[in-house]
Amino acid sequence: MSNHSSPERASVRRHDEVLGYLLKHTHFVLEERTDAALAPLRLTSRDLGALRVIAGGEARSQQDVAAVLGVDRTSMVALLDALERAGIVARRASEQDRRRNVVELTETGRKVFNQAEQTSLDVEQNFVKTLGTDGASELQRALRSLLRVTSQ
Amino acid sequence: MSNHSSPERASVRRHDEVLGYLLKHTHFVLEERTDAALAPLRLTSRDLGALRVIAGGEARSQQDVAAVLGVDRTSMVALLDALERAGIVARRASEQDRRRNVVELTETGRKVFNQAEQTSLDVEQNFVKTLGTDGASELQRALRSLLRVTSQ
DNA sequence: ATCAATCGTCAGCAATACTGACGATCAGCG
DNA sequence: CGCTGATCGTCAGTATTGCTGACGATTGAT
Repeated sequence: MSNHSSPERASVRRHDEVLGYLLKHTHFVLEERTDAALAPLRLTSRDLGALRVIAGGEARSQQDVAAVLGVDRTSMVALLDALERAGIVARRASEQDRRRNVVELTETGRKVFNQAEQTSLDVEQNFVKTLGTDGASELQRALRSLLRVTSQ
Repeated sequence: MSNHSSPERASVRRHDEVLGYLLKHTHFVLEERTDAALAPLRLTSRDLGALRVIAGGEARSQQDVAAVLGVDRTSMVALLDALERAGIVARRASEQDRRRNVVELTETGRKVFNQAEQTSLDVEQNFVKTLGTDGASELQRALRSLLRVTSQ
């Protein structure tokens, strides 16, 4: 009995057995800690994410940055406004395509970014230290693998 | 040279080497898929999260449910309003403490929940299938471990 | 009996995603 | 060269959600 249709297959999962719950709350705790550590620099983890992409080498348009981070391009405007006001990034029109803004770190921005990135790295390493070095890189490998499969 | 202070220790991480990025985007993709699969039932993954806690056995107050999910108690009001309007949950005043609402699944709600939970489980298992059974449970184990440490 | 605390609710505010528009610019095509 | 459609950054408007602060009802401790 009790195998007449799919609903009966499901057992009741505790909320901490659900991958979505685990991902969301783990991210939440890590972001909370990162934001706290970044507060003295007047940056959020959201800001740092943008700076990381901008610092990543080749010149990026606003839309590139937004797309990588999964932020809407209309939200990116205000985010960059604040960073520009703080003297951390600069916009200039692309020479290849003058519709685009190329976003770059200023000299000050580079320094702030280096500090922020080191802070973020410290928080992250402290966060995962109970997993051991192997466990931590194993976790990263697994997550990267999931993202790669889903976006190919 | 270049070891005069901490900023220089940081190397530039690609965004997909940052744990916060990986957690956030992995969660995002999984939630997107779950919401899509749940749409025919007129439920979101947010709703299902609440139902999971409510279905989890002992009678729960609204605040209990909200706290477990990390949802604000003021947002839980509207969430439960919708589920109650749909005939999926019922509120009744607790007999031990009449300030509290005990939230329970209705008979209909139990059926909808079973279907939704099975759907969610299917989506999740499909999502992690590239990791293999070991990899998937290893991932869950690691995330649970991080959450346990941070909340003890 | 009184008083502080808790619960569910509501109103108001801030942050963010999303839509749809706009001007400027580009690429493709004749 | 001049059109036409698409793209980029921007802005206005709307919806969702978290947070604060309040409130009435209720509880528990004194």
